[in-house]
Amino acid sequence: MTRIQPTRFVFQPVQLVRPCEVVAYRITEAIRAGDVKVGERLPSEQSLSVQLGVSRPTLREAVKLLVHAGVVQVLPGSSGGIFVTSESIPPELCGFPLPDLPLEDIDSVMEARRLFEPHVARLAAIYATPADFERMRDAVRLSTETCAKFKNKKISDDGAQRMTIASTRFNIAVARATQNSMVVQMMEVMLRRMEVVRTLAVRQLPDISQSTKTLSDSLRAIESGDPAQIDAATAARIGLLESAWEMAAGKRLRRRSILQASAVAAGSKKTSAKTT
Amino acid sequence: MTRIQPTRFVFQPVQLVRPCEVVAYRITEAIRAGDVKVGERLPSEQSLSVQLGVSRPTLREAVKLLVHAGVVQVLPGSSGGIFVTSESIPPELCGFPLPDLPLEDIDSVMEARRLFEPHVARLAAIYATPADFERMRDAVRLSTETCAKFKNKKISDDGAQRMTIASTRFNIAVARATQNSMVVQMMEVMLRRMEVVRTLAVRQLPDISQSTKTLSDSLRAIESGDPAQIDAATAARIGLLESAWEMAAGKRLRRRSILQASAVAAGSKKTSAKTT
DNA sequence: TAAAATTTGTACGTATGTATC
DNA sequence: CGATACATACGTACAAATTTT
Repeated sequence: MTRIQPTRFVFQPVQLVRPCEVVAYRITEAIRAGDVKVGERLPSEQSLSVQLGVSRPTLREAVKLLVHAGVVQVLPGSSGGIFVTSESIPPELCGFPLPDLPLEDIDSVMEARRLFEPHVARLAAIYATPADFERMRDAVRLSTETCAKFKNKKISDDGAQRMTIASTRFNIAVARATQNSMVVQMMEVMLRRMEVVRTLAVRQLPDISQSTKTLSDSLRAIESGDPAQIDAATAARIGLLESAWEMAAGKRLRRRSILQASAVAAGSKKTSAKTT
Repeated sequence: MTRIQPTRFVFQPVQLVRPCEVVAYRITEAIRAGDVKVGERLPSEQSLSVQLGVSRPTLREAVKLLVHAGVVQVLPGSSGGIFVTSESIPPELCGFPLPDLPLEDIDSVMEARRLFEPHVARLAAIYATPADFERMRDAVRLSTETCAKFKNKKISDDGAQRMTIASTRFNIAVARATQNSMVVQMMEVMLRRMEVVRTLAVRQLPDISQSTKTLSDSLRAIESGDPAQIDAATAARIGLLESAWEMAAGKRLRRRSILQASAVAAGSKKTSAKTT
């Protein structure tokens, strides 16, 4: 009898996550989304550990990670607690729940973004509540203010980070506006991967006010509810980051042109297909 | 001095995952995708533990989970090994890497699917390799054969499972055809959530051959490369599951009509917008 | 018939991290 | 906040089973 050959399939290594890392990640999610701002205080250790369903030592371990990353500060005493000191999250705290993807091919993330984000924005326009619009405006405001501060000066590290935060926060706000938890989860995964690109790319922009403009244009488009406007504004916003990334990386995104071309072709073909 | 109020934001409990659970999940992924078929043997424990980057005891723990779930069978000896015994994965093994989402609102998943899947299919049409098409054909074949077996009979439990497996496998094949790991990961998340719906819904179909037809139509559309055809076929495929689910659940999906209406409106507006 | 090779099965010591008090 | 107890995963080594040579 011939020996049954084992499968030629190869598995990718698993990435293990410790509870305290998951907890730290969850807290950074809230900070990234702008749910807690710089200077504000998080709930007490007691309260947090209950909310997150872990023991207090585990939560303390998580906080230690955040302190070490410079994201929060812990003060003792009766009016003390865990205070947010920075809204930019170091990449070390971003890589946990999404293994499997080689960091090199940022192409996949960019392409996926171009594929999904316009439709997320369209859906957001349908379901956004006043609170959602307020979050979006908040993000745009942050971007505008940061931009004004560096009007005629070179952008500083801190300024670049703020611009990144504003963009990320805007994206999260849009995703949440869909009122669809599945969509939010998927966008979260993509945004984490994009953050690194963002900080690297924003320094390459000849004029950071462009970034602010794409944000406010997107906001106006979503408020208008017109799909064509939304698509155009979203495409412009994505395109800006892509260009900046290409300059920073010194090479073109492999698939950028193909996807854009197909999108255009599909648009014109859609209406003419039946006539042939 | 007034006390700084802690944030009113509430955190969701974290869900801890053990390494053996992650490993078990990863193996089921390969089975679900059809990389290993029933009766075939997986690599040896030694090889698997190296590939997956875990110790052999941990891998054995994972295998134990799979054996208990009836997915694999372990035989000792020189020609022994880990053999696949079933291609339908119990839901217990499906829920690990995706916490946070209440199982009830299947609406979110369906809506997200309708939002993303057509564009994934379009991209697949651009990048699919012969191997990808072979995987798709494989899935269609399974569906066709199962369908033929229950030509004039009522569908059995086993038959319903096979139809589910075929649909899932087709979807994974399409996602992989995009050659975009980000897209694959996102689709994986969605498909896991959909599986439960699939098995429940497929029994409600008055004629299961409809399901097979939507698959082969989608395959033909992707082979043709015509975006309009792809959109139509994908919409039909999604629509069938949605209808079946509505019958099974006894209520309409909340947002189904809204999303479809907006998609149509956007399609017609897109081409006429610039002419005004 | 017997020995060799391959693969699963079992066990122990260590280290790390989490939970309880 | 600290200390102790417990659970879990790892690495290694060896034993048992079965087929091939």
